[in-house]
Amino acid sequence: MNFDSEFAKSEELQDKYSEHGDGMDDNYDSLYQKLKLKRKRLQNILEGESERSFSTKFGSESEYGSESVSSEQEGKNGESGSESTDSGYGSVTMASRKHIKIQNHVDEALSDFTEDGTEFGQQGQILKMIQELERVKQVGNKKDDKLTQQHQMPLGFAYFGIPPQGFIYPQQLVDGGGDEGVPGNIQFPSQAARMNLIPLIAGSLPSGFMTNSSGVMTAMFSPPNATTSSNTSPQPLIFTQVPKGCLVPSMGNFPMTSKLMNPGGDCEKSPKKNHLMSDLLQQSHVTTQSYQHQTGDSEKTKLSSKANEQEFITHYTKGQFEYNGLLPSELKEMKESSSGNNGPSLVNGGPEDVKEQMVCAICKDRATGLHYGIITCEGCKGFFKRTVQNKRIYTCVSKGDCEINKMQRNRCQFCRFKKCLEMGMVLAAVREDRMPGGRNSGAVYNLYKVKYKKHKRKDQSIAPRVYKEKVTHFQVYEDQIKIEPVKQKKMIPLNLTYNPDQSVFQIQGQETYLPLSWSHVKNKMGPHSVFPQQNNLSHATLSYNNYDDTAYVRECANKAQNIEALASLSTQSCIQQSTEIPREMALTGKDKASYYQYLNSSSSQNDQEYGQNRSTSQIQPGYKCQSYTHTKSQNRFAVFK
Amino acid sequence: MNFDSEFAKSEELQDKYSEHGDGMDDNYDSLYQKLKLKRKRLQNILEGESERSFSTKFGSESEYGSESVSSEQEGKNGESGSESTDSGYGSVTMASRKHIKIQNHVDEALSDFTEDGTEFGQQGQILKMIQELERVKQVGNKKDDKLTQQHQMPLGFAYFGIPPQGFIYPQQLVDGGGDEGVPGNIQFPSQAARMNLIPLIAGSLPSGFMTNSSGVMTAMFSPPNATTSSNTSPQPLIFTQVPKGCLVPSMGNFPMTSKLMNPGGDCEKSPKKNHLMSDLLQQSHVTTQSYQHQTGDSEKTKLSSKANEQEFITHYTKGQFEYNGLLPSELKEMKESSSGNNGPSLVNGGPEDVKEQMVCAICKDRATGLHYGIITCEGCKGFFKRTVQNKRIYTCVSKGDCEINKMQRNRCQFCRFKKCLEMGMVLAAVREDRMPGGRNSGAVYNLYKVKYKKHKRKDQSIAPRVYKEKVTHFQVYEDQIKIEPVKQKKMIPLNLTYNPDQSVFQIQGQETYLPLSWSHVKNKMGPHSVFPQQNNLSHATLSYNNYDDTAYVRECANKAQNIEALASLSTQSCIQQSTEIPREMALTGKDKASYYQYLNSSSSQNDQEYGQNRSTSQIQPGYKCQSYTHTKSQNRFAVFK
DNA sequence: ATGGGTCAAGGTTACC
DNA sequence: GGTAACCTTGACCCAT
Ligand SMILES: [Zn+2]
Ligand SMILES: [Zn+2]
Ligand SMILES: [Zn+2]
Ligand SMILES: [Zn+2]
Repeated sequence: MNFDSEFAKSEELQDKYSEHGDGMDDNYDSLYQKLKLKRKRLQNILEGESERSFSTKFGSESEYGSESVSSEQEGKNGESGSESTDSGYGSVTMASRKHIKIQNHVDEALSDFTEDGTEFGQQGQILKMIQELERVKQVGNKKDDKLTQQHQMPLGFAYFGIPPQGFIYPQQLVDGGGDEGVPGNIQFPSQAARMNLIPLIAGSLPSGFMTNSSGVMTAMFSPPNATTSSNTSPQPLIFTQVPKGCLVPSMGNFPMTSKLMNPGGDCEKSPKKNHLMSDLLQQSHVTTQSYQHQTGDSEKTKLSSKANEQEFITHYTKGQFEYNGLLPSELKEMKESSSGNNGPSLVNGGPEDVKEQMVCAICKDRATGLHYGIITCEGCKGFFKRTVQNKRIYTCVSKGDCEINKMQRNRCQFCRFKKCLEMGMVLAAVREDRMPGGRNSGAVYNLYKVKYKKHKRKDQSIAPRVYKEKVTHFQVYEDQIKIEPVKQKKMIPLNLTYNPDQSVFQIQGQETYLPLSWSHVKNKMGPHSVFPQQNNLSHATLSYNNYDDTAYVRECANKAQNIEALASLSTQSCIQQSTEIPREMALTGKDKASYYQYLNSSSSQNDQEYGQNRSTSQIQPGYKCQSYTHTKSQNRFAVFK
Repeated sequence: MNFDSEFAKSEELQDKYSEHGDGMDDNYDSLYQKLKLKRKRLQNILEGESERSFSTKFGSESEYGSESVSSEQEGKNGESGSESTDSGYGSVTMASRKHIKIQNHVDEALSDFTEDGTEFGQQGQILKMIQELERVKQVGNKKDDKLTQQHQMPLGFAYFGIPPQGFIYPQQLVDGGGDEGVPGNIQFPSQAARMNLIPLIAGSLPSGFMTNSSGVMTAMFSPPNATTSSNTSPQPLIFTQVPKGCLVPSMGNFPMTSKLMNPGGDCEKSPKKNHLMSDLLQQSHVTTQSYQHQTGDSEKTKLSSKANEQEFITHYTKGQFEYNGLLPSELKEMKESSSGNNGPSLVNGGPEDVKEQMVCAICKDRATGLHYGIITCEGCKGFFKRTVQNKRIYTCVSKGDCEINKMQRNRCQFCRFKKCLEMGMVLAAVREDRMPGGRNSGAVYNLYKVKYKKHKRKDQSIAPRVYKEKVTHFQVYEDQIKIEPVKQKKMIPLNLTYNPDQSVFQIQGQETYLPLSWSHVKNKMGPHSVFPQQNNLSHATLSYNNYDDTAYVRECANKAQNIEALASLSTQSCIQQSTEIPREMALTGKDKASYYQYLNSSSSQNDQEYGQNRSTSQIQPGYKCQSYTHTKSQNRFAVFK
């Protein structure tokens, strides 16, 4: 069905203006028409067409790369004139932004049009200047006005293959450049940058990245069957040739129309709508104002002391991470301030419905539960799902720090998704097979900040509130003995902080240390992890997000799971007895066998990966070794201080 | 996104309209807009609106009937033009089907618009025509084009109150019609059909059934507080007025769009996807092909002779029913063909894990055990539970024979549930009291096809393959002595064919007949049973689906279960000894007591229901009577030829 | 061992 | 075409 429109557009391409056009004359209208056509074509290329054909191909499972690659799909770039957009950028409305973008396209098209350097009238001069400017950029003197440009450049990010938990900023990509000569604004990262920053699936190394005038950064890939022998310059094959793992840019709708109204859903509750509108008017002119709001006083000064709310929080957080959302009482205050009595209130007195309220960690809307790792609303849940499912790419027209709340969440997809990841939403939780229902795998579930726990907690004083302050949690799987079949896996949560004084990792609140080096842990952290520099902090907060690294997790569990703090944290602890083993110990029986097995497996399996930690198997001076009952037939060891 | 194409198609309206164009003239745009609005409204009525509003009410448990019934929610129907869709229905793609559907809607709108030629402004004309058409439909003329409609109409079924094990096809409902004039495709069953085919709970007789143009069949009920005195014509109260005892239509998610494509993002397991995709392409043009597949050669030709697999099957089937699921070897073949090596396979070789594999009898997913009578996966278990618990109604947009496998099981709820019932899931196993626990009541457990039995079976040659070929099975349950609590019940499968020469039912392959009349058996068959006409066949194949008629089942068991063929069919036959009893026999001991007890119970319980068979208790001439050990303390008798 | 319950995955679709 | 409110689904849990 969509092919119709596509074919209709292709007819416009037919009468595309001939570049050798001799009779290009003073006919102004035809020039205008052709410019329009060209702009439309560019827009199609940049935004719409490719994804459509891509999805079509994917559905019918034709292999990509065999089709004819239209050679006209080259990357284009604008961002030439900077003064017009620089002033008062923070307060422009969406409508004017759209205008700007279109203007960019027009400029771009104009530059294309005059590429061969013929002049005709004033317009030709302007165009020629633009052309010259671009040529200068291509040759590569990067002293222009980098500063302002860096100010203006929208951010973009991409991931490929197995998605990392993080972003790649254009700066990162540009910084590494240089080893591959790329003209102008087709920005190549260095090989090292590519390998480090972007986890790539095998065989799909991008040949380059491109940022168009809208700030949409896309990756270019050579077709799989391309020999790459004839042309040394990489064939920029955008979108229509993008392999499966790549992101797809957003098509339409953003940020074209400024939608102040919340779309979607069916809201029958008119008073709620009123509330939204009033809220909207407060924050109408966006960005800088909201930034100020962000840096203001914390809104948790009146953290309620009700046991009710504490229970509400610990129900989801279990005291293992910091919950930034609104508290029920705060939400109630907001509601009371907005609208008093509303519609059909059939509720029979509600003091207990307060504890049912949750707020989204992203936008502070009413949350509906735990989604992809954190407590979010339906909107942010769906947004995250669509983004990952469709491998969408977003850009921010501002500085990448737009405030995300309920009213503004639809203004910047980039910042919304950024906040999603920053707050801890797990990409791997979006299933690739789209099978509904059920539960995610343990590897994914292990990444969740919040876990649903049945209401059966004996109230144990876990992790006093102090520990919540700055420590994100670190989830560890219990090691699992190969006894077939494995009936059940247990999980042990583990809070870690880095102690810079002793350069070891410390179980929070314990005197026990994990003998892991900083660099080791840092290497094992997912790219999304907030991993500060080693020397300029007192306590590092770690979050482990690389879901696929089960070996490392297992190793950590081996080292840490006999610590008593963990025993109190796990519901069904596997620790049944522990025996302190002196450093010059005499192992006997199964302890000895297990010890050697442990050393053996540690060296054989993890050597190349965790080679630098191999020394930990040797029980460093100052550390103690303890054995504990792992299964009926095997003991395990842990090293601590 | 589909609305776009629909709106694009609305341009066809302009062309069509111009054909009729009498005086409807130059004001083209407003007319066009009105047509669009009307089409949209019709679509809302037909598909979405009523369901959604109903669901809200149902969820909040407001009493029905008191609300205002919006008078516009009348049944609509398209399906006027039959030629375009009739040819090659089995091979049209979904896309074209959708086109057909849309075309129907368009035609509908057009026909509404142009049916009467009066002129008084376009809008007034449209509205008046709608009113008129609805009035006509209510009054009732039913002569349209029934035949083609029957071809196109999707199937639907409904049950009410205590659900039967069977389906009601629209044909059955239409065939019996006549006593109530119903216009168009608002199909009323006859009173007889309703009473015979549909077990209804008291006080909730539906006033009729309605099928809209999408093939969604719904039941109409009068409100409980309606006196039915004023209007003799039934008040069609659709959905929003359906009492609780009725089935509830599927709300949302199904089956508006036919999803032929596997809606999958990208799978890492490309070979598996390949398999699925090829599988999909095979069955892409669904219905008739899959039906062919069903009736084609059995896929058990390579029934492995390994004792392993035989053991696997008999472990659950105990030879008492035919297991249609995949065999372990077949499953392994599928797996091998799909994906060889994936991720961290820590498994130490598994020849013994084969016996742990079970496949769902419904969708061939990995089964988790015995659920509601058969071996199913968790999904089918939950689906069945939800369906019965919520009394859901489903419809099939195809012909009611959609293939159900793991990837396609969520495409057609109707066919999934149909397969659930056909494979033998027991509705009554879903408890009304919602009491969890593994053991159902004896009456329910008695219906199970499979029972879990500890691993002690002697290997016995069961069920010669001949019997499986063309005879659908007829499940008969052993009579059950009232000893509390009932620990275990045995089942005896019974293959029956009707012998028209002698007008009796015959045990397949035996000379033994059951002295049951055709009409009697037919009356006792579930409405889904394929019950051919008495006179035009040589051998009828019967399937018994009306689970609630335990009395009849018990009687049949009494009559048939000592027959040797049955003894060979059942693995744990209840027949341990049999003694031929002459017609003028002298009963002694417990035989005598049991005989009288049998006669007594037979006359007292079943007289009014099975009066015509009471004579069988008297041992007709030409038949023999045999006693057999039923329990330790009771014998039973059976009559055969 | 097999019921029922849970709740985060999924999809659908009116609305903008 | 994106959004989000609403619904279905199913892996995992508990209960009996
Ligand atoms: Zn949110
Ligand atoms: Zn932003
Ligand atoms: Zn299944
Ligand atoms: Zn179907």
